[in-house]
Amino acid sequence: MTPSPDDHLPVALAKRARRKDARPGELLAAALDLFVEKGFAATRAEEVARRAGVSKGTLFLYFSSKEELFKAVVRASISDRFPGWLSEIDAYTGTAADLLRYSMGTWWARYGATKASGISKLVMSEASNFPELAMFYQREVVEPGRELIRRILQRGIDSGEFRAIDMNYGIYPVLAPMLFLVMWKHSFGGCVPAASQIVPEDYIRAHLDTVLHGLCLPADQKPHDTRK
Amino acid sequence: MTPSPDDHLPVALAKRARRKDARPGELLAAALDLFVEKGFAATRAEEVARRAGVSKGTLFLYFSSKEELFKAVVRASISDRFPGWLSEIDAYTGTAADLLRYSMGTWWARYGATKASGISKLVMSEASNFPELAMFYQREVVEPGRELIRRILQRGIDSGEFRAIDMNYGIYPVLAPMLFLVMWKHSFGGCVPAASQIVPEDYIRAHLDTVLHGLCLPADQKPHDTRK
DNA sequence: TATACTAATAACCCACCAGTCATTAACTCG
DNA sequence: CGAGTTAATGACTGGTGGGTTATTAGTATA
Repeated sequence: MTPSPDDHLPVALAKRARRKDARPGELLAAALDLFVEKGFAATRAEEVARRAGVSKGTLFLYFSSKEELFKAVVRASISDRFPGWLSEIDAYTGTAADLLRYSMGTWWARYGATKASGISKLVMSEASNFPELAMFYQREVVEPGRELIRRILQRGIDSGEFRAIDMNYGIYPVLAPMLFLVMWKHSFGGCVPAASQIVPEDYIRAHLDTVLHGLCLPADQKPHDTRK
Repeated sequence: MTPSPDDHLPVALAKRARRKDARPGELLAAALDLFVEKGFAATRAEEVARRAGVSKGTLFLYFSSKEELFKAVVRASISDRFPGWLSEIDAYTGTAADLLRYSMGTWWARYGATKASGISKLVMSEASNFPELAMFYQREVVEPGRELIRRILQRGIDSGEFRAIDMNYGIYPVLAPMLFLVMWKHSFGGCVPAASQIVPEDYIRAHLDTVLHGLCLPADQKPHDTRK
């Protein structure tokens, strides 16, 4: 038999080397890859270990269970990044509309387009089968995320740029299409006829355009009713 | 041991009764329940059979595999309903904005709020693990769905009510938040602090409001810049 | 009541997998 | 260099689940 096809791993390091410091990071990287690729339930602990160049036993030496491994991945690839985003928003000078455009654009570039966004998709996908993980994610990611959007909108309202929308539900028309884009990319994104592909930049442009200005023509530009 | 807790099944029919006509429908109903509740991969064929009051062997007598069973569920609970929706939209008389409001409202009431919407969530969740099912769903549901939204928007543009947005990407700001709501309901919906609960009616109201009118104040109502 | 047909069953096969543990061997330090 | 420490291993366990098949038993007909 030919050598198994998933042997092109980042290995070639001495077998059984003792590298206590490097293991956790390597395991987290491998786990992120595989969780994103196959989901939580469908990812095999053995496979994570192999991709990190260790045996399954070693994985459980560093993480007490698959769930703990997952939580560590979430912390490393999302939670830890919120403080930076928050201070960037607070430091921004410019109109709220521009801040919104800027935030959506960079959020996509730095998160949505990367592997890390697969975690968001995964959690929404499997939350109901793993309530514990769902609550963890809710606490660590969803709440901080909501707060981010709230700040942007509040700024626009305070400055008189935006209408005084309800803060509880006003965030969703902004947030939902971005998360939907992430879902799409990680679900149908791979296996869809070319005609149905979504180009993220075009999608985000249409999203921002609609959210900022709406579908309806401004009253003063509205032509007389031309329906037959 | 106490009788296993999932014994409260809709059974009590004679054992081994021969009911060739009734079986497929009962199996589909059981499968819909379980697929929605636990996802495709996590649903056990044996469990579907038991809930339908038959043995696993019988399930495979009527559906050649788990995937075929799933396709049949999709056809029965979604595909078959498009023609009705389409003709309802075409028959609607009124403004495009009203049609949009009406469509989103009834779509939620008749689909989003029902078990059937769990299928949409499930497919987005597991598409990447079952490419065959993803393509099937794309063909049977996604494309028809897009067409529905396109018609509504096109009507508004033709009547001069809506801005002449791009038909490829203009559908998403309308569609995405609705699908996101479905995803939410079936993922975090069950296990989330009360404070973060989403009330569908309020969510949809905010969505329609934003999509139709945008966040920005109309130019003529915009106050002078009041930022300090 | 006897015979033929087939719906329904349950035991079975085989492959898979999270997590454990006794064993091995790499490194350290005296 | 040799003994002690512990990082790393891989065989093992107990359990699961899709799909198959030989067998059982309803039903219809004459």
